Amino acid sequence: MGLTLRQQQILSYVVQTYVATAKPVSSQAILTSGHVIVSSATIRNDLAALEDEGFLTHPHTSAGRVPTDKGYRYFVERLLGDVELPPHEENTIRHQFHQARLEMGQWMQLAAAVLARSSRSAALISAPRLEQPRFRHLELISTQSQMALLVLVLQGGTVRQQVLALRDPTDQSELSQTAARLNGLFGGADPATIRGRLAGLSDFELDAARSALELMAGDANQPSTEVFRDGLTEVLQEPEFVSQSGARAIVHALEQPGFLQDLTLAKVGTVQVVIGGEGRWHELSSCSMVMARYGVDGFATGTVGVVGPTRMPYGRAISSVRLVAGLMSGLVGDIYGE
Amino acid sequence: MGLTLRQQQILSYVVQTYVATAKPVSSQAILTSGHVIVSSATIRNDLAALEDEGFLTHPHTSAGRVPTDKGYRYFVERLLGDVELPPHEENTIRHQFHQARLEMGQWMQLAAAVLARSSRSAALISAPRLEQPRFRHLELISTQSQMALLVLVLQGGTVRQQVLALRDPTDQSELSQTAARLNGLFGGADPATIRGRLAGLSDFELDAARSALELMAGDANQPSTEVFRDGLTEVLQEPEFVSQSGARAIVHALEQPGFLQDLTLAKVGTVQVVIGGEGRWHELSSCSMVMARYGVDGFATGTVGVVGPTRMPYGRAISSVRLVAGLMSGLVGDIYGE
DNA sequence: AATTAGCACTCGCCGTAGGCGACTGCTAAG
DNA sequence: CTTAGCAGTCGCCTACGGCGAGTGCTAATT
Repeated sequence: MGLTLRQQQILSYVVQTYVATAKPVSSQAILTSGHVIVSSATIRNDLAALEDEGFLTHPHTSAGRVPTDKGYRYFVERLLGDVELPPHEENTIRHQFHQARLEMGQWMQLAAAVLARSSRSAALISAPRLEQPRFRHLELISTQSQMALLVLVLQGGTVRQQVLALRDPTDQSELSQTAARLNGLFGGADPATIRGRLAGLSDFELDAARSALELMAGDANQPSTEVFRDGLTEVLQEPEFVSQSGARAIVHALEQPGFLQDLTLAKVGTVQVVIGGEGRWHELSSCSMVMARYGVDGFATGTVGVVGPTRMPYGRAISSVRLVAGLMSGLVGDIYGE
Repeated sequence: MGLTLRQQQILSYVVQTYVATAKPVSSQAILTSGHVIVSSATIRNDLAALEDEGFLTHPHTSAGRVPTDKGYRYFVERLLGDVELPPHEENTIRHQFHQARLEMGQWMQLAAAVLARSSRSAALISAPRLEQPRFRHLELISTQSQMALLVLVLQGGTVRQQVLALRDPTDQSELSQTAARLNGLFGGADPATIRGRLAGLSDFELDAARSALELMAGDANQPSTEVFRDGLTEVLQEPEFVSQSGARAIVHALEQPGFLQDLTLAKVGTVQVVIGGEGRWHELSSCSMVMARYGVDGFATGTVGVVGPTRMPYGRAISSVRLVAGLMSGLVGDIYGE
């Protein structure tokens, strides 16, 4: 049942070589690589055994071996040590982050770009979302006589805005008064508390308060529309995607708005690897994902990850994702306080 | 020099048929379509003439005709009447817009989705940008003792935020005082006016004011990072993109951040068609773009458009873009006031 | 029992060849 | 200016055969 040491070495070499070259790996190639010092016949026996166990397959009789999803998984879990990025590469990335202007949107875009390039896959990152939204401040801005813009700032600095249709014409000074009143009433409150304080408000104040609640709820529940992507180009040049339909799956996944949120992930700090869709996302059968949650647990978190072919440089991807998630966590800590 | 009426009809039919089928159009096909009532030999003569004029080409000797970029251009400018979307389709789109929650981000996402589906191409839309930013309100939110979040609301409701590193530990009440002071000083001012009022501020106030100015400038000059995209899937199934490298060009264009802004466009209201990159974007030689500016001229405008193969349903695309641009202009008018 | 050498066999890949069919271009007549 | 007719081009499909990479098996060896 368990693999011998040599079989593990062979599996490891097959995975790494196949990831690098995208060509089936032959016993001859393993022999000349010098990773094991036995004859090609012995290697073939081991390859056959690995195939029996389901770690490898054959595209056709006279071809080399290719890892299966199970093979990749074994590799990631058992054979892949703690790979670190080359130090200078890590430094470059850190440097880029410290140089960037201190704005969330730019950080996210940067993170996506850095990740895409470093992992050579498509990168996704969703904005950090407050797990426990708290009202901080709202503003009402008159735009037309019967229309106003509501800007809501949440604890931590998340900003949401929405247009409000007014029942009666209302001028700016009146709006400002209303805003001041609501600010006084709701400052620092969570949605439940706000709901408890709705009594006694005028119709208009009630409208505004309801909109604010709606925006707060939206922030907690709805998939964030703020998902930054990058690196589609990188991944589309992979050989498995030049031929038609495989590309569609991955592009479709990236366009799906709620995609990232569906992955219920572990705590901040762990990196999760999903290989070949793992049954649950069967459109992604030839894709793998490496994802992590970043931010501050229980307070504000977002998701960051990469999507690529199953034939993905897992070592690089995992360490890149871990690094970027760590950096983003730091930033979230800075912005939102700890 | 000028084309005869029959040649125009033939060119029109070739363009439309090729757009629909992606296959070269033969004289036989034109004959049996019944659009012209002459023999196939006559049609061949006209096809040859159209080819001499540069409106059509031949992939090879024994193949039908395919429009050139010049042919598409002639078709769009001279032969394509004012195409309207089927009324029920237009109604569906209008309906979707009126149903959506009144939030800018959602509108943009919706616009991109609607456009992608309706035009069967990839859609891009950039957030409206104030052409003349004016300060409205800022807030300073304490996060850590030496760090604060600056939230800036511009006239019209655009919101920008940035982290501010503080020289000395500062608590929230102090921050609020500073914010109140700056709000009083700068309310309604444009960048130039603000610069004129910097004298006499404390170091810390100066820092905050400078950041605010930077954010205002960024809003006016930098390419908006807020570009919503949709419909890559649609366009990647087109036959010209299943074979590798063509897809890269279009994906790359869509990932380019400042891409939309580079197109210096006419006023709000006109729809611009760029066919085959038109020399300027030579990576996009096999792509066309249909773009329009939306918003309120001289105040706040954004760009909306679709990108697809030159073999694009121009009629549909133009009317879809025009419709969506019109709707978005209405929304910008509502939000920003007129 | 594990390893190795040797060999037959499989099968994808590639270049060649031939036939079919879709179109065109041209010429000569109406 | 239009048309009928016909020769000629060229892409596409299929069939064929040889090459070579790589396996699987068997029997011998350690």
